[in-house]
Amino acid sequence: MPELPEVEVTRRGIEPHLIGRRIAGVTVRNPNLRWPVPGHLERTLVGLKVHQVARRAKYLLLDCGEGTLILHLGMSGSLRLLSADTPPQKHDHFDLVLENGTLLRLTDPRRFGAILWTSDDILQHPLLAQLGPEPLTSGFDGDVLYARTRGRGASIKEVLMNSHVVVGVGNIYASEALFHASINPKTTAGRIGVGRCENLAQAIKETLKLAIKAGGSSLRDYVNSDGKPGYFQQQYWVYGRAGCACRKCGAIIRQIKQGQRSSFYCPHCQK
DNA sequence: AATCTTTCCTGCCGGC
DNA sequence: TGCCGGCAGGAAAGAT
Repeated sequence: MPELPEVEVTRRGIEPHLIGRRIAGVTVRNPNLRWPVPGHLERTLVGLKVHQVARRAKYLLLDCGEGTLILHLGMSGSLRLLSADTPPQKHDHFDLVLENGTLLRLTDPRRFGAILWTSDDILQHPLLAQLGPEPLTSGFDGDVLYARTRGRGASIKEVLMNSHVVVGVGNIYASEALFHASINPKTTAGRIGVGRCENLAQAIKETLKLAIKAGGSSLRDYVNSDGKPGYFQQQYWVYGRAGCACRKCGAIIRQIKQGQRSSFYCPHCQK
């Protein structure tokens, strides 16, 4: 369940192994991801060097000079760097083989991930062009959140998860950030004042930063790891804790459905 | 059988 | 009327 912190930790993990490396091969075992993996990838990529490993929202962007390889992990995807002779397993759909005898392998059981190529300006790509601000940059703060929630009749939890409002806030961290900002997830987004938007924007930043730190602390295990990022099993304050006591006040954490997704909150701490 | 994960797309609605 | 944005619901695969 890659949310932004997992994607950013993945980016940091693979970056030093990819930058400046030349691509020697491409293996597509199953092109049926969210969208078909382009058939021309091998022809296009072999011989190119990876110049940069960037991230926009939950998309990983491998800048190869002539174009950009766009990777998304979907709901169940993970990337690992492996020795080029590592035998593939059932859900290993894609390899990017490097000149130095290693490869970057995408494993994705549910196949909601994506691998795409664009040779245009990456920011103009349809998947990226309409996205909201990055939560961890100065382009996102309480004023921006306030402006972007005006006129919104949906709940703040659902609006937070809308990538046109702000990117990278998935189901887990939406609940967690709202807890830290003491805001009930059912609150109408457009009715939240500028002060509470300030608290919420800060809570989002801190929640995501903490999760990245938790994942990054075991980065050296990243290469050749088993792909199951157990190090992300951090302690949540509310997510997944329905029926348990709130860690702050002891009230019983509730679980509700919002837009077909589960939300968790403390009825005493979050008003 | 229901649930969980991401996010794009479709179809409907209201406002101007 | 036509256009636009908001919003609900649906879809994809597989593990549990």
